[in-house]
Amino acid sequence: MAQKKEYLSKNQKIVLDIIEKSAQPMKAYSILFNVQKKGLKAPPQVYRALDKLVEIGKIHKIESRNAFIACRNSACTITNATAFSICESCEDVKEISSSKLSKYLSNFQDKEGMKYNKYNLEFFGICKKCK
Amino acid sequence: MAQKKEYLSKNQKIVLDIIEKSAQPMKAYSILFNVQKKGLKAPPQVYRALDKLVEIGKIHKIESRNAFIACRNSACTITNATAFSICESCEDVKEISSSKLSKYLSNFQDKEGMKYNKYNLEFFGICKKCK
DNA sequence: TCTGTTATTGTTATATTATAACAATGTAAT
DNA sequence: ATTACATTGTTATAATATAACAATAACAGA
Ligand SMILES: [Zn+2]
Ligand SMILES: [Zn+2]
Ligand SMILES: [Zn+2]
Ligand SMILES: [Zn+2]
Repeated sequence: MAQKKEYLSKNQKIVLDIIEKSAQPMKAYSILFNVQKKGLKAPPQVYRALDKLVEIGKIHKIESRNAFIACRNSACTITNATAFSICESCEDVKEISSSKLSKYLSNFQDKEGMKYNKYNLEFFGICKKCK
Repeated sequence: MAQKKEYLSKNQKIVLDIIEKSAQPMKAYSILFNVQKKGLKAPPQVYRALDKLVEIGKIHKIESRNAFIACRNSACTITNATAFSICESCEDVKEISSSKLSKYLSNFQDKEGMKYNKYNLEFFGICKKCK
């Protein structure tokens, strides 16, 4: 099983730190604005950190929102099986950790019997607060 | 059940036509380049058509690729339950139409019992050709 | 320690994707 | 003809992401 990297570089720590402090997904340029006081001045510094953090599964990209959220799913050791619930009203995003769901999707075969080593699922609805 | 719109505007037809002729997802600016001979000269003309075509379910956006593909799934009457298989080697994309899968996901409830009216699922792997 | 190798960083510029804003025209019901 | 609404054309700009290259740091083996 792939492990999450223990030691992060300076910039990776800075970027991860700000994402972990946010309850909600953060956009790259919002992250950039927030880390400028820490010395990260240009987009590539942020995007490189983001790329690495996604790669090692510390954060995930919410593709439909072009935003990044910290992984808080202990069962999600690497970024190959992700599922999220997204409120279309308040944009609240939560990572879904359902072993039933992940088993179902990891074992899914298409008509030609092809299996997949990776998936990303985004559910949309209206959350309790917004109802 | 929501119906697919029958009559499209001129620009919507032009954009849909080029997407339907492509076996693969097309990017917005590639579409723009291809429809310039038809008189669509600026991004908003393409993006407006794309927005409408997505809304009525004639095409879908592949979020992880920022690209658009024609819907060829007759069971997919509207853009609220989509699943795709994506080859990470050749970027081949196919819409998955599995009633089992769509039933499973449409009925999925999270830990708080919340159900969702919409989902988008992207599977990644290596297709037969690329193996 | 020295040295080669790789990861990381800093920096500038640019590419790619998408929308705002507003005037003009077309379409269809009353 | 008048109204309402959708669509179009157009210019400019916002938002997201990467290329390219020089400099520095981290680290393992000789
Ligand atoms: Zn996770
Ligand atoms: Zn909400
Ligand atoms: Zn479809
Ligand atoms: Zn392939």
